[in-house]
Amino acid sequence: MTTSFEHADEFFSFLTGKASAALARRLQKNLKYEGITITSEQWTLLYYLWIEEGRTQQELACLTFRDKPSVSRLINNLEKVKLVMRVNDKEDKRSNLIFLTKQGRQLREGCMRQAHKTIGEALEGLNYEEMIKAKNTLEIVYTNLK
Amino acid sequence: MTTSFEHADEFFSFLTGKASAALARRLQKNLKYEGITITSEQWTLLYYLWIEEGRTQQELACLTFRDKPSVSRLINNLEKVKLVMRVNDKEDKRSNLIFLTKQGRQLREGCMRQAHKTIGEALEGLNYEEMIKAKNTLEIVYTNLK
DNA sequence: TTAGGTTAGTTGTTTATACAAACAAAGTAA
DNA sequence: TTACTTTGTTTGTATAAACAACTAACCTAA
Repeated sequence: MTTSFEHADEFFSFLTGKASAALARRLQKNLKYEGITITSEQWTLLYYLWIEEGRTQQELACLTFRDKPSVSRLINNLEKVKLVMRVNDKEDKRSNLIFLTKQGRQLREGCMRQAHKTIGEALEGLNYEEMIKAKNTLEIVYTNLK
Repeated sequence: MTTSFEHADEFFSFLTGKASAALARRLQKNLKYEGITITSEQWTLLYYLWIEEGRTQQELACLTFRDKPSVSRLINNLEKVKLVMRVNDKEDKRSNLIFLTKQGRQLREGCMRQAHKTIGEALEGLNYEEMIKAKNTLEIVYTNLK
């Protein structure tokens, strides 16, 4: 179903993305407080590398829901500040495998601490059930649209 | 409370903002389908002008949760394509009052139609109660962080 | 093996964003 | 009136985004 429904107007606030803009800004501010000067976009990419290194740019593009040029340039900037490095794949010379540098790995702990803090600030006053429901709803929205 | 809580990791997906990125991208695509070539950011600003014209840039910055330079440049681009115009306030010469042009007003109907459609696509498979709960949760997040 | 199509990544261009610093107009207090 | 502060907007600079067009490497089928 791609037709409009009756009460859509009530949900226009979804289209403004203010909550997620506020989250990104707060995350960046909290990271800065920790002395970490990366952008929230860089955090998102690093997050997946902290889970597993050696991913291709293509994979990172899928995971972060960005297009390939965006990921390419994010990695340019992350290489510039020596947090990641491209390693050309021996198996498939078209691919770059992205690895964290030592500094990139060391950043993890502080970043995670501030990510926790940011989520805590964002979800204050909500109970666990409400948070889970919101998370599930957003996952459905993402699945519907991706 | 600004300390981290136990299960924060589960909610890191909030920090990636993928749902709202998907919403913005889909909105822009749907607008293009209608023959309207504005960005989703421009839509957000126009939305508040369709509700009421003659707002200051400052007001628009608050409403859209952007900083003042961002709004200034968004309006530059909207002026360039003749959808809005700045009118210097006679009462307070520091302020610009932002008005829609005739073309800007005419765009409303098609934009609203596609906004409805986008919300419908995003919320497919959800019942009304779930949508309302998600909306309320996001409003709380925004209030917590803004 | 070679032509045609696919996949991974980069480059060009335009728009949008934040932060900092500037500027001008208002408001305020001596 | 003059100085100081506040408010509304713009400019400078850097990062990020999407889309389109490009290269290079790989794959496949004749």
